[in-house]
Amino acid sequence: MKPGDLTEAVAAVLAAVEAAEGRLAPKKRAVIEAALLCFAETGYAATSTRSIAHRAGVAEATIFRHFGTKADLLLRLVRPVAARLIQPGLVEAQEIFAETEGNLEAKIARMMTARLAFADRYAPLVRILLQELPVNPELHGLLQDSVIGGLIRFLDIALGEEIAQGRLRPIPAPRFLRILASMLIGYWIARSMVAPGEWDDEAEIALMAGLLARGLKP
Amino acid sequence: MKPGDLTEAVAAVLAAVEAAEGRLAPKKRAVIEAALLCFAETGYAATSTRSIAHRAGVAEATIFRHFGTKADLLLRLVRPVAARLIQPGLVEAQEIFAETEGNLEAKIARMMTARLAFADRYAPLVRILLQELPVNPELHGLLQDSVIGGLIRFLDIALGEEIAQGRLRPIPAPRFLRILASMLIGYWIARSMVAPGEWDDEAEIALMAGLLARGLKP
DNA sequence: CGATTTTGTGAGTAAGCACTCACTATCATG
DNA sequence: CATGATAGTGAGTGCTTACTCACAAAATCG
Repeated sequence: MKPGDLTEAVAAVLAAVEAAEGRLAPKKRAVIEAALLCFAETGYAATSTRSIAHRAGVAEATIFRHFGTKADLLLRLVRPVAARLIQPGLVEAQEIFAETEGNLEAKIARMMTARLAFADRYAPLVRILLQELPVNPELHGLLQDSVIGGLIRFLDIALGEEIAQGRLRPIPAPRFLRILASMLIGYWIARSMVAPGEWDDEAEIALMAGLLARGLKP
Repeated sequence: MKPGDLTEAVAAVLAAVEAAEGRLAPKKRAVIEAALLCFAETGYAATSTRSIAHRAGVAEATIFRHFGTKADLLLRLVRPVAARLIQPGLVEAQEIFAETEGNLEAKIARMMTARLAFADRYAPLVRILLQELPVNPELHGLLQDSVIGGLIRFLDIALGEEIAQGRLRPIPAPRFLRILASMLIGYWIARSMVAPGEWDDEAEIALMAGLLARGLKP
């Protein structure tokens, strides 16, 4: 799924919020949906509650009835998604990494493919995170705790095995993760924000995974 | 120079704007300085003209006397810097690449070192660009024209030579640039925004340059 | 069914926003 | 020194902002 088809992303975010907050009143659902898209398109600070209300077909007061403040609205979108979507998504990536037969390059490539599909599926949310992270320290901590920590713990073990078997030169997991993530996010931004068009995901991933695997051979 | 010491960055931006606009009235200088820092810290949309005026020790009307609108203020900060700083900086990087003796890895490493020092020197501006690029299409075009175009033209030639001499597998310049830039920007963000602290630039650059060079051997 | 809670809103409100304008002070220059 | 241009501002302007509140409709439930 390429970004542009947003219905699945919206549905998934709604499900995540519903799991955190209980059954959602209909207008509350509409607000979540509208806010997600507005924030992704315009950025948090430049989005007015009025425009969210208008897009949701709802009175402005309804937003504040359900979410209290605009800042809370953002957090209550992002937090459940981090907990319900990103973390299990990472577990899935870990399983792929552990189960894939073959060399390190194939493992990395499959992991990247899964992560890229994930970013496409939740494109509006990824966009919001990319935009708000530099100015919103609260999101900082959220990601650090729920995502990076667990991923590094897993990578520590997985990479340790590869190193022990002489297939990988010694490299700390955070460094490995940073470089992999940088390349992947850089590719995602190029493909879906800077120059949308025809991209050959398979070839690009093969290149990046090959770089990592061959470049890190002992 | 690590980010945090901003005096040089401010001075360089002032010089660039002065070159574009002629001698700057004292309060105009103060506005540029304050706006640069405010935008970098809080983001463009979340920064009020009032807060800029306050920080500059200037009446709010002075901002509009000199810059007309808030959007113009941003552009007239960024544009001259792109023209006067980034482009010559790239020429410098190209010279380093062309002149460095030794293998491809050493060339890439020296180029990366220069670009990293550059990003540190103009940290507030880099921060503004990173924050505003996703929501400001005008900056998009600015960067595309003044930076990426020229750099790709140069890389096309430089990489072509390496490929012809059998030191590099065939790779299109945009793809090479994207991967190099992703890793470098990712490192810069990690080091100066996510987890400031002790980082060994030399070792990190050696790792990234080594990855690229070894991973792209024929 | 009656009581209570939940959901939703129109009509505010005070503060903040980008921006204007009439006016003064400063300046270079003929 | 007179003159026109430039630099600077206090006091607004109308509009938008996030947010409140009294009140009504609907759903929930003993």
